[in-house]
Amino acid sequence: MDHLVVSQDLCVDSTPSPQETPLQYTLKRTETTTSSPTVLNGTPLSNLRHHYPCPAVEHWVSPGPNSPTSMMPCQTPWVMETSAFTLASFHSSPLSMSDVLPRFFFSCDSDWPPSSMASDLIPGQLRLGSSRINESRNSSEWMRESNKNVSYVLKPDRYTAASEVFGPHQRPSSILTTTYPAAALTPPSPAFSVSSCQMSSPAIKSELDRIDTRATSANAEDEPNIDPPYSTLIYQALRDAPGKKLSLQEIYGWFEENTTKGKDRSSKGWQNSIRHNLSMNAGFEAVRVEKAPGKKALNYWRLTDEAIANGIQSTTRYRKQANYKKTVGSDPPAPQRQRSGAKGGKATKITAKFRGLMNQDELRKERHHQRLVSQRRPHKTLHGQHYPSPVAAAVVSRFHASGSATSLTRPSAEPFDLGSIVGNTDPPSCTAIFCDMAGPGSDCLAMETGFLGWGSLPPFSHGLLTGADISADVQLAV
DNA sequence: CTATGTAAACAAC
DNA sequence: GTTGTTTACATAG
Repeated sequence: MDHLVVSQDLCVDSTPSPQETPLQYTLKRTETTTSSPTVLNGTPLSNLRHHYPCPAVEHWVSPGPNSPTSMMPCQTPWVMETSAFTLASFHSSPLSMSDVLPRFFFSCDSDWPPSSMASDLIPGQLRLGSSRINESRNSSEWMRESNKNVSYVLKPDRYTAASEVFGPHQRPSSILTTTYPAAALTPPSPAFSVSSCQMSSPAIKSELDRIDTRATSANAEDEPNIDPPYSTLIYQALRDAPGKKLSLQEIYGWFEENTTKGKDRSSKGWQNSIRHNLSMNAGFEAVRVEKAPGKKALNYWRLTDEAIANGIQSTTRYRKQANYKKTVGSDPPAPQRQRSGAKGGKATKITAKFRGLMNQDELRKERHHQRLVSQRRPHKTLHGQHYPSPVAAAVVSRFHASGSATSLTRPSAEPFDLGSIVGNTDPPSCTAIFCDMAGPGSDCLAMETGFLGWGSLPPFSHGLLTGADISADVQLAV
């Protein structure tokens, strides 16, 4: 089984306590896919109840702390429920949520909770819902639940490995950049911490209030310019697109419909920016779909496997680096366009510098000189290889390795090493509901309790269960 | 310094 | 005119 489809529920329920300690927690996970009875470390899961620190949770993770591939395989259906466990007083205890709760990591939801959040307890209910792909257009949402004193629904988007987390109108400015504290790299601990959870309760409240306000009331009319970055928006558009691919025009359309940028009819600058981001961000790749002979080929844009697995990275990360995009093959137009871009860039500079100071002849001469210079530069793109023929769809973005004919065989190491390309040396600390799909009976959902390091990760396409695949609702009720 | 947005040149289509 | 690529520059934090 390559794909884990589960309908599951993971939650930590709180039960008001009459005593000083107001909160009790129940860790409960249910899974309803069909399978044979499951035994976890000799314990029938269907009957599992335990106290926190909950050994069962710990057993979910790999016995060896360094490899998700050795995650405890488990099958379904099963229900796992902790008995209530109690925290010290919310008001008096220095304990934070990260001190007392099991630690859940969600692949690709790596910035949840946002790094700016601290982990103090908050009264009420905090629910984390890992949104299903396509579930909603705006799948990153903080929502205050009604009828509860303080309650929030957190529906983090799954599209970030680094810093770009929030969908349109929901990205709080204070959590634009994610940092990954060293603590998140520590071995399994009983800490809940979605590792970067660092917001004190007042901070949580105010932040959530703020986000909540934005999430619910923000629109193009009253809150302009709150869109996430282009790269994030494009990511979201592609991710949510049927077939996971869109033509440029369709991307434009998506922006017009879903972003404030796209609602600016007076300028085409945003379209330029979209094209710029598509070209410059290694998370996007163009796929040429050949039509009938003589008919114009259609180009689509899609997410790379890495982007699907890890989320989109900053476009900036790529564009200042040589070889930020690589490919083993390319359709003919690309090299010329690369050169033209280079020329354009140079010409842009010159034009800007001398605009008004140079006549057209001089400008032409200067551009010619720059053209020669740029053409003397060795091309970084590999052109020697080409796709097997016939190719119905090929990646035409010069920097990308895969087309439909090759995407399944893209080597993980080369030529597309996203980590090295983007300098992603600070992996997301919130990892992972890992799934070991390596063998029979391995329909496993494992709760990781610590970041294991990229080096230990199996190839994403094989062993890392992405947020989309997980398709899970994870609820944390505190 | 980094991230982001934008303008622009340019060639191919 | 559109698309894709590239460079450059401005701005915010």
